[in-house]
Amino acid sequence: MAGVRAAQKEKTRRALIQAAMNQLSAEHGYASLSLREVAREAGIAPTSFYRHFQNMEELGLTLVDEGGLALRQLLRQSRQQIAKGGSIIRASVTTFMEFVANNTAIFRLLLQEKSGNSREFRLAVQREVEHFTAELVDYLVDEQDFERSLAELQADAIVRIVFSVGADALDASAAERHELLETTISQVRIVARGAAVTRTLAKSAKS
Amino acid sequence: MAGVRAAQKEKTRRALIQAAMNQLSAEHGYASLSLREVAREAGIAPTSFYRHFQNMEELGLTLVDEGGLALRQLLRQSRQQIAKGGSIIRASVTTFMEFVANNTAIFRLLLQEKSGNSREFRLAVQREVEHFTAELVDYLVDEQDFERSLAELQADAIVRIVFSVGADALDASAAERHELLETTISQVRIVARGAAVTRTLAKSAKS
DNA sequence: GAATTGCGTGCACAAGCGTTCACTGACATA
DNA sequence: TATGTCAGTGAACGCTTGTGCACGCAATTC
Repeated sequence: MAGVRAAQKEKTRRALIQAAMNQLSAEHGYASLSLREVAREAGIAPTSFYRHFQNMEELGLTLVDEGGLALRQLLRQSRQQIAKGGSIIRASVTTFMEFVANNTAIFRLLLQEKSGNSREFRLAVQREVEHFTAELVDYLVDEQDFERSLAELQADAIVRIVFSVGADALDASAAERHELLETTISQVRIVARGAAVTRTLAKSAKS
Repeated sequence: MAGVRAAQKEKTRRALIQAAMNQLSAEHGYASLSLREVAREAGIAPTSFYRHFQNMEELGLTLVDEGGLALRQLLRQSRQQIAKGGSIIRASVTTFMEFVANNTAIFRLLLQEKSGNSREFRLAVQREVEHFTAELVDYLVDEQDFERSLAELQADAIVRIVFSVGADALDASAAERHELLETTISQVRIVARGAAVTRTLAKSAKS
């Protein structure tokens, strides 16, 4: 039966992905990542790299996909926990900040490639952020009865703020991160209040 | 008298800076900028580079400084528009978007190095953004009578949103940019409304 | 007019890069 | 058991990179 071979290949593939992750840091970004170094860290010959990815770009896009997926799963999870009561805003922002703290390398990659030099990368990251926003829009429409257009404005603003804070959190100490967290929660609440007011304004204009 | 020699040196220095700017584009960022290519574009031998900068990093920091200068010019310009009346929000956001459209290379550099791989670069950009926020805080305190703490929350949120939109505007067509502009104005108004509500909430809690 | 300074140069080097190629040998298939 | 597939290999290629060095030559200083 097939299996031993395929399993080994997958294992090497994971090793490459992991090696790339390890080499990403605050000082050493994806742009300055070399095929040879990644292969060396993964414990294979440089030429073997091509058995798994056509390019470094293909590896990079895989990293972006996996990062986005992990982030979304985490937030969905945290929103489910919230179903049983508590502040959705606090829970979501907290979860997000924890993700940033625990997955620094991935988040930094997403952030850098968001305004990076490969159009394909930029689009990939943008897609992840849009997924992210879309889930928040759905929540606002379904659970809070917002009009879709206003929900989109609100969600987009919130996501922009939160991602921007995430960027600052990368360089921050634990204490600073906690302060950022509280600040951000207040800011998201301001946006939520603003949207609520805007809704009542729109309603009274209609009648 | 001295002068001819120094003038020539300054001219070459400008040529290097300009060459570096020219090489910055959507596809080719600072990280993948090579000393030899910059020297080639500036029309000098690679080794002559060292007569002007010790490193590529030193050149890069010079670029960031110049970018920050341009950004501050934007601020001044924006303040002038406000002085002659009209919607402060619309005027500010419009001015910002125009800056992004007209200084693409510089804004992209600031954006990339904001979450880039050199700590020194990151701090330099962060300083520029903080200038930007501080101006807005002062406006909110002086002209709109906000408490300083609430003004800071509000200004920080607005700047985060606007910079994030600026990033998206880099890739956008003129039509898309216009749509982004209107969206952003709505979002900033939502934040402003939210802050206003928050202020009255705080006041009623006091009494 | 002679001496000094310093920008720009051409050559050279070692190191690193991505990628090609023909290959080996363990696993899969029939 | 014979045959085919394919992940991994090591040598070799043509490049580009940053940087050291000694030098020329024009502007400056004395």
